[in-house]
Amino acid sequence: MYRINFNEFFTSAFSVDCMLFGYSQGQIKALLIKRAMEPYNNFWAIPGDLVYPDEDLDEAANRILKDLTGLSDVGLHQAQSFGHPKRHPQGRVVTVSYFAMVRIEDFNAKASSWADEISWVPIHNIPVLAFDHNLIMSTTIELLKQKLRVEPICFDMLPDRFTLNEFQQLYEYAYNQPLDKANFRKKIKHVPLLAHDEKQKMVKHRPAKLFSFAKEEYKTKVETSDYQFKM
Amino acid sequence: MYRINFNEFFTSAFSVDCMLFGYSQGQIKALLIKRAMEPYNNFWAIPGDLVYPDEDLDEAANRILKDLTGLSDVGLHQAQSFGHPKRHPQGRVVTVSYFAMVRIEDFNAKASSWADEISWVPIHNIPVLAFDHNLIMSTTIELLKQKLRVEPICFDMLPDRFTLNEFQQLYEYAYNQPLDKANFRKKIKHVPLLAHDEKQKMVKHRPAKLFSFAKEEYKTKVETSDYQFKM
DNA sequence: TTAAATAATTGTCGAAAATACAATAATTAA
DNA sequence: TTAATTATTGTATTTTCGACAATTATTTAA
Repeated sequence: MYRINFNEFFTSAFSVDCMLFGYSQGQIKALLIKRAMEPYNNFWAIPGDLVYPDEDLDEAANRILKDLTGLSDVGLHQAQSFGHPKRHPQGRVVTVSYFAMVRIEDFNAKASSWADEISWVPIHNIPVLAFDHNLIMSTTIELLKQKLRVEPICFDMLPDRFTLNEFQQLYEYAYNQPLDKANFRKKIKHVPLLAHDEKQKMVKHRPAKLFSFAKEEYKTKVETSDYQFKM
Repeated sequence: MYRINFNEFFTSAFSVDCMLFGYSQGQIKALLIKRAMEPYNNFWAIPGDLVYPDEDLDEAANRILKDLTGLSDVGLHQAQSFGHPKRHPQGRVVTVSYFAMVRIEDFNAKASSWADEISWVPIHNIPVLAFDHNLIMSTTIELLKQKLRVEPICFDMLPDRFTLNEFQQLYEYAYNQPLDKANFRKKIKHVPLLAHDEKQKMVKHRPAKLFSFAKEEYKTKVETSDYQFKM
């Protein structure tokens, strides 16, 4: 390999697209930005940026996330790479897509340097996007759904303290089908949750108990037994 | 985004690493090549090549596969991308790893233009490799194992006609644990297999029936019912 | 204060799947 | 013909899944 003049290959750039998913009002949503420059001016798009010459991919994804939301220490997952030669009108740009889960209520995304506008859009209602971002988005959403089945990433979207109904409704939205309440509770019997004394407030019916995910307990459980998260 | 001088970013190259997995003598094996040039001369490595300027990633992976094995129309799966700035000593090269399953007996890999030597190595005994190929390999093997659980890709490694024991032993090797013969057969009751009249020959014991995977039947089953392959 | 309404929570039962283990049948080699 | 080996089938027990019913706790409106 590398039989041909080496230098003619070093003419490409790569970018990282960083999808954020959150959960509010019973819907899983993705963060979109409205582009404020050409190409695709005024189109909705996935936040992303070129990777610096001496930057690792994960590093770039974290930088973009930090710039956009102020958050660091968020679990980033690499999804897929897209490299159609004509996908970017200004040159050869291969993009690597990442995604992360955040609590929508917990932060204000800074649109400033990125776009005029940002918006949380339900993943079942994604509009037409810039570049090949619809392909990237739909591919990544499928991956997200798959990971929701086998990894406890839903808790990164749910509020720190949540009701079992909120937990259930998240999966109902993801799978796009109603689930039986009683059976759902049986299914999650093995998921390490911490029950709080605290209850829902300001609701006009019997308030539900609040739970949070016992992350440490989960880790040791995975390591010591052959438990596997499964929904 | 793209706030900085656009052109200084177009100084990178892309490569595609193409892992081949096969199954023989009760072991899942990966194809390695022995490099015949610097850097990492004489190291074992994953077959790969730079991506041409006007080539899509999938296209490049298919080209490499064809060059190396003569095979086309093989199901290629994108695994992950690796982009540490120093991973390649001769410049910034981001690599996208792919993998595919083949029947080891069915072809002779052409080492000629690629390397002095090629070798099928059991995935549980991978030696020290060139570049960051050990990282790529182990990451991809994990992904392979996961996909074996939920997609019928094992049949791309098994011979066209196989015994149920061969089928079972593949999973025993992948999961690294023995499985109960009777229970295994119950578990695969729903996998669409075609039973042949033909039997094993040249064995010094009762010959086993031969089966093959009913691909078309599988497809319609997935489309029409909510069946999911699961091991 | 009380009843109606709403939602949380728990329980039951049969069907299906997973697990452990045993028994039987077919074939080869000596 | 028999011992050895392996394929194949069966049984019984436990665990999980799915549909549905019953009960309990709390709020709001009368």
